[in-house]
Amino acid sequence: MNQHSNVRIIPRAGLCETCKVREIAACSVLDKDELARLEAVSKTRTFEPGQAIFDEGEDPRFIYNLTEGTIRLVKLLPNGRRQIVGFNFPGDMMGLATHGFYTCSAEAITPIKVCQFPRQQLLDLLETFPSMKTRLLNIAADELSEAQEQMLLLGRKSPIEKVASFLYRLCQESGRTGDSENEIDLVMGRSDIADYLGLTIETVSRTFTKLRNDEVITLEGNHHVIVNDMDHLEDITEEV
Amino acid sequence: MNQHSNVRIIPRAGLCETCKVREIAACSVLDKDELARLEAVSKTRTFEPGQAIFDEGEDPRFIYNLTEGTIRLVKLLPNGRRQIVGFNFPGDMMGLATHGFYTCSAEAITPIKVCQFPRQQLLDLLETFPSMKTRLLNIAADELSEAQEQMLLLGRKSPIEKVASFLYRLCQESGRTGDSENEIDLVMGRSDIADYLGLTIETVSRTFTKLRNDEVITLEGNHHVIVNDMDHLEDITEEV
DNA sequence: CGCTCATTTGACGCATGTCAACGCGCGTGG
DNA sequence: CCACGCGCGTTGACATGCGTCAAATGAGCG
Repeated sequence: MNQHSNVRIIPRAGLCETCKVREIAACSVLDKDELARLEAVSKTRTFEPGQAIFDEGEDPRFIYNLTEGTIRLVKLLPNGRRQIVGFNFPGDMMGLATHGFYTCSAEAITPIKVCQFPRQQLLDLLETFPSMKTRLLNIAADELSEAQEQMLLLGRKSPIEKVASFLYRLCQESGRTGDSENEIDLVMGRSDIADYLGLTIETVSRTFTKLRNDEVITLEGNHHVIVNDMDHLEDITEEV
Repeated sequence: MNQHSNVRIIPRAGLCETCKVREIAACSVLDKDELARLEAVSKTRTFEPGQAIFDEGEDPRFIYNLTEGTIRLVKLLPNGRRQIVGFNFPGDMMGLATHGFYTCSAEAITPIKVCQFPRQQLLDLLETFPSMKTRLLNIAADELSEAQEQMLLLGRKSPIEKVASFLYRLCQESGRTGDSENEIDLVMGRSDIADYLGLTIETVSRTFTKLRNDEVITLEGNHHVIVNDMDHLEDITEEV
C-alpha cells in the first residue's frame, strides 16, 4: 500500500522564497529570518498519485505542508468501508491532528509536492514563532468549522443536497483562488466523491446525471463541471 | 428561543483558584499571576436546560469555558432537520471555531455554569500566554481528530455501530474522569442522541432495545446504562 | 484501433425512515 | 391520595430511497 520507498527527497536551497504557497500557507506570517530557520529543518518531497504520505495509526513523526497537487485524508473500517474526511489543496497543513498517532491516512490524488517538517522540531520552533502559532490556531479553528459543516452534510442531507453542497463549495474555493467560480475541475474520481459524501458511486453518478438533466450543471468529460445556474445550485444545497 | 435575558451574572472574586475544572481546562497551564489577569476579564454565568449560550450565525463576541453541566452544539437545516456536532462537558472550550460568526449554537442540556471571556480580550491576552496558546492548539487538534472520527461514524457506520460507538466513547470518557467505566448516565434525551448520530429517535430506541435484548447493556430507567460486556460492545462499534 | 478501467444505467430488495398508536413516569391539581 | 394530562420513549405496520448486484457504455491511452 504505502510506497514510501521510491520518493524523491529534494535538497532545499532558499526555496521558501520562491515557494508557490508562500503567500497563503501557515508560514506566510514569518519574516525572512524566521523562514530561514524553518527551512533549515524542512525537506521537500514528491509523491505520485495513489502513494501515501502517511498512514492512519503511524507514529506522527512529521508535519506536512502541501505545496502542489491534491491529497485525500482517509479513514478505514473493516469490510472495506472508507470515509474521506477531507481533501487538501496547496497551502494546507497535514498531520497536525493526532492522538499520539496519525488519525487518518493522507494519499496523493495527483502528483504532489510537500514540505516536510520533523514534528517535534516544528513544535519547538513554533514556541519562538508566536505569529505562526496564532496562525495555526486560526487554521485549526477554521478546519473545525468545516468539519462541523461536513457532519451536518453527512448526518442530515439527502444525496442531491450532498452533491450540490460539494460542487458549491468547490465553486466558492475556485472563486477565492482567482479562477472562474462557474467552472471546476474534479481531480478526484467518483469513488472519492462517494466516500467523502457518505454515498455509493452509483448514487453519486445518478445524482450528477440528475443535475445535468435538470440543466443545473453541464459535464464536459467526467472531470470538468460547468455550473449553469449557481443560485439554483445553492438552493439545492438545503432543499426543503 | 434564545433566552439571554434572565441569566445571572455572578461577580468574580478569586474564583479561578477554586474552579472545579482548574486542573483540566485550557487555563490549567497558567501560573497564578496569569490566572489573575485572565480572571479579570472573565465572568461566570449560569444557564438553565434548553437555554442557548449563543446561536449559530451570531457575532462571536465571547469565548466560553464550561465549568459545570453538559451542553450540545447544534446546527440546523430547513425542514426542522438538526445535527448535533458535539456534546461539551466541564473543561471544554466553546466558541473558538468561527468564520466571523458562531458556526453552531450552544444549548444547555443540564443546568450549567460557564466562564465567559470577551473574545478579543482573550485573544489579546493569549499573545502574552504562550503556554495557553499551545494548549489551545493541542485542544483544537484533538477536537479535529474527534470530528474526523465522527465523520467516519456518520458517513459509513450502521445504526447499531453508531449507537455502540456512542456508548463506548462515553464509557471511556467516564473511565478517564475516574468514574466506573461500565456505568454511564445519559444526560441527553433520545432525540439528542438521534441528532448526534444521524438517525431517527425510533431507530435509536430500537437499537437500544436490541442491545438490551442481546444483553450487551442493561437499562435502568431511560438515562442510566450498564455495560455488561465491554469487549462485545467494542466489537459492535466496527462490525463486519 | 482496441484494451482497460471508470462511469453510467437498470432491476431489485432491504434497511431505515415515516406515520401512528401505545405505555410509562412524573408533576399538578382536585 | 388519586386522576389526569403531558412529554418522552417504545413498539408496530408500512413505504420508499438508497444500496446492491449486474450489465452496458464511454473515456483515456498505448
